[in-house]
Amino acid sequence: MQVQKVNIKKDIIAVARKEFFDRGFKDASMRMIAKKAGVGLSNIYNYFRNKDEIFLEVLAPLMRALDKIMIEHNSQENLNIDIFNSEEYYFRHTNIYVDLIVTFNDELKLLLFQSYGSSLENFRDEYTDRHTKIGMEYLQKMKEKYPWIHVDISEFFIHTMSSWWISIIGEIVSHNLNTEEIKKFISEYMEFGTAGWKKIMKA
Amino acid sequence: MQVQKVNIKKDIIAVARKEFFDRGFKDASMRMIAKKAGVGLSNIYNYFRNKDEIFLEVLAPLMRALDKIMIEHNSQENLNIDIFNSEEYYFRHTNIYVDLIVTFNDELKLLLFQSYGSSLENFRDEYTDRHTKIGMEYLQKMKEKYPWIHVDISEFFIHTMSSWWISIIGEIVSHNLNTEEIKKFISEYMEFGTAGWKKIMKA
Amino acid sequence: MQVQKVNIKKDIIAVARKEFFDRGFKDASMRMIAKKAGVGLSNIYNYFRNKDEIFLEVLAPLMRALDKIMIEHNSQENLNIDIFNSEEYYFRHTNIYVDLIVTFNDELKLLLFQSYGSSLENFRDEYTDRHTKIGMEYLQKMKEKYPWIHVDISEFFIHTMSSWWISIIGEIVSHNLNTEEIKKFISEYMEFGTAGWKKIMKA
Amino acid sequence: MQVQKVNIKKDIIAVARKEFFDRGFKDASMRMIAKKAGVGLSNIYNYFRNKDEIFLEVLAPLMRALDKIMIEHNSQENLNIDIFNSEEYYFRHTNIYVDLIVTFNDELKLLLFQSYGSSLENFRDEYTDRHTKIGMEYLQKMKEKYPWIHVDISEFFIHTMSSWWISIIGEIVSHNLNTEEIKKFISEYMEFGTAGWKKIMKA
DNA sequence: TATGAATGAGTCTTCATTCAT
DNA sequence: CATGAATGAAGACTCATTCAT
Repeated sequence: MQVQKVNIKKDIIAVARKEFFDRGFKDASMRMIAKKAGVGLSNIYNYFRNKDEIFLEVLAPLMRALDKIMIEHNSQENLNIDIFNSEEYYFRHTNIYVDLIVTFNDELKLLLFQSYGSSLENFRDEYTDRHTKIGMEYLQKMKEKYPWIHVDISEFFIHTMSSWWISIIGEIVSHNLNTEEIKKFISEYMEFGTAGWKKIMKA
Repeated sequence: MQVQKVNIKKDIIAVARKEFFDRGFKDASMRMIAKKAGVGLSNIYNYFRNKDEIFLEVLAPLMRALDKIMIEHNSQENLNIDIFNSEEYYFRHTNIYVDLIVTFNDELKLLLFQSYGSSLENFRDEYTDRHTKIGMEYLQKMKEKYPWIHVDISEFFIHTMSSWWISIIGEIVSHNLNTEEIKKFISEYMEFGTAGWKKIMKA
Repeated sequence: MQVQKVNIKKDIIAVARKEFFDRGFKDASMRMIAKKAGVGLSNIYNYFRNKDEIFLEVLAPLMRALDKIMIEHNSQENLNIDIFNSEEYYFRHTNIYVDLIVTFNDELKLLLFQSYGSSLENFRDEYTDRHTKIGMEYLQKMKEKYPWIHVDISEFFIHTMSSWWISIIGEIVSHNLNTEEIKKFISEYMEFGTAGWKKIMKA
Repeated sequence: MQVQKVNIKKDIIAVARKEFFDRGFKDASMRMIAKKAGVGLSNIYNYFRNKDEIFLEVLAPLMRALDKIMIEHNSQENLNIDIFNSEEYYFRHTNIYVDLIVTFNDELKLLLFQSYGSSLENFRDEYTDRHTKIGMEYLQKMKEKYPWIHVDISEFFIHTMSSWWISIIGEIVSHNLNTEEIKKFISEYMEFGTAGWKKIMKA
């Protein structure tokens, strides 16, 4: 039995990530990836079905993390009116993303700014849509629990807020903020955002 | 009797805009533009140096409008403390963009979502940077005039706000809101944003 | 205005025909066609959308001729009982094909034996099916006119006869018979076939 | 406990047959065969020299059967004048093929329609040639025994008849006729063919 | 016997741009 | 001003086969 040549697959992924990051999905070429990975071009296809599959594999951990966040969003513990009066909700909600950003800084850049041409090129939209849907459900559930709050907010507004989030994440990763800076920014954002929501929900 | 081709250049631009809009800068092909414009492919190069120049020309009116807005941003009439207490500032500021959006809906979509591969592919960033700079200058000037206000806000926060603006514009144009819907959204946004700024500037 | 470089398109088609004929559709390569036609590879795509289109163009005259024959098959003058008793029907019918074969010897070889991989790779089947359908209609119409003839022949038998035709054509072209030899063969075939049909139709 | 791979070679052949049958020789890929056979790609080359050898092995039983038929064709018992007056000759002759078809339906399809790219891609021609030669010898021997019969038939006509046979076999297998349908078709064919031969041989 | 890894030549096709007339 | 022709590099991907272990 042959000794596995260390970790060619990981080598390829590593090189590919760098290439994708430097030139974007479309402009990164299989030829280049092969050359830089010290691998025959066709040999790559023993490890991946196509270019897109490499891209997906590079971003797989991030995608899993994002799914996890989405699923936990409307959990019971978040369906609490105190959330609106304290800054805790935003803070907790935000911290989840802070962790995400610190862990996946590069991958987020890749996903948000360099995915053109891949099967994830519309991720921004799709994620915003999913996020909006969940946001709307959240408001519904809150209204059921606390009928007096004001939730007559246009879906588009929610959509914009979701989009804002993505933009903010994009901003953070594209400026390579360190954790401290992120925290500082978040506190500013909290002040701003909490005030806004309080006003608009009359909560 | 041959019909005189009065305005080939305009024809090309018209076709190019549609192609750029439908397929994005990179995936729009010169061949297609030539064919649809009823023009010889190489003839295009008598009117434009290259593909990018066509793109720039398509977006020129929009770019001029954006520059104009930028220049007027820090004019004397905007340097007034009343602005923070009323919603007027935001409203006026916003209306400028509403006009812009209504006028340049298609061009904005093109610029914000379909410019990959062109010399404007980083417009979002560049615009945000410029906008941030101007925003910072604005705060400085206000501080000089009204020393008691709180302007110790991180540049990054301003940057994020600028980015938010762009995102919002992107959201609006990509959802084809009509003027009425835009107005409705703006009023929601106003409530939210004004409250936020008031809080953060302690004004 | 530029002088048309003689007839590049025709050059390409000529070379392509030879290549297709020598190696078959699939194994003929665009590179080779380009090289032998003294044309830049990519330049071919200024004349043809793809490899298949060249193939189709090579075979276009043949295809038109085949369609014509098919359409004329069930014309009024052929719906006559005398046809079964004389050898004339077969003869006339056959002569049409003789002309076809003499004119399109090479193209027929190409179509019948070398089209694998092209959009015409199933031509044999498709043609046989069409021919069978028309043959069945022919029998129906004859039965209406001459109710006493025996037309209770299985569709499959007709199908086989159609297929036979194609095979015979294939045989002829792949053996490069000259017109004289074709005629001789046809007379043998006539004797054989007429006797067969007479018997089976009890006409 | 590991299951012993008893008959890898047979497994490979079984999978290969299916792949060849589904996609044809050329479009069946070694990769796929290996994967579906649960065998390492390169391991196949321990059992077969190359792709073509697998193909040959898949078709070996059929090829042996075909050879057997060919050899028996001109045996003494077939060299009998009664054969022309009865339908028995054709019937017997045909039944041999009926058995062949029923037994090797799939293999025949493969050989006749899917062998492009293999060393058997010209089987149709080669078989027809061999068959023609034997047919000619048969006529010679008959003429020696029964000098009065008419055997001045062009080789090409015999060739065509041989080709017809192959076509008919092709038709039958490609329409998946069951035994009953084959029999029915044969009786139609018998009527047709016997009449034809009678006429042409003046027997 | 078995296999993961590698090879290298090959496939068609696309593109913006330039050249010669 | 106009255009048909041409270019050359680049794109992703496939394949049967062989190598080293």
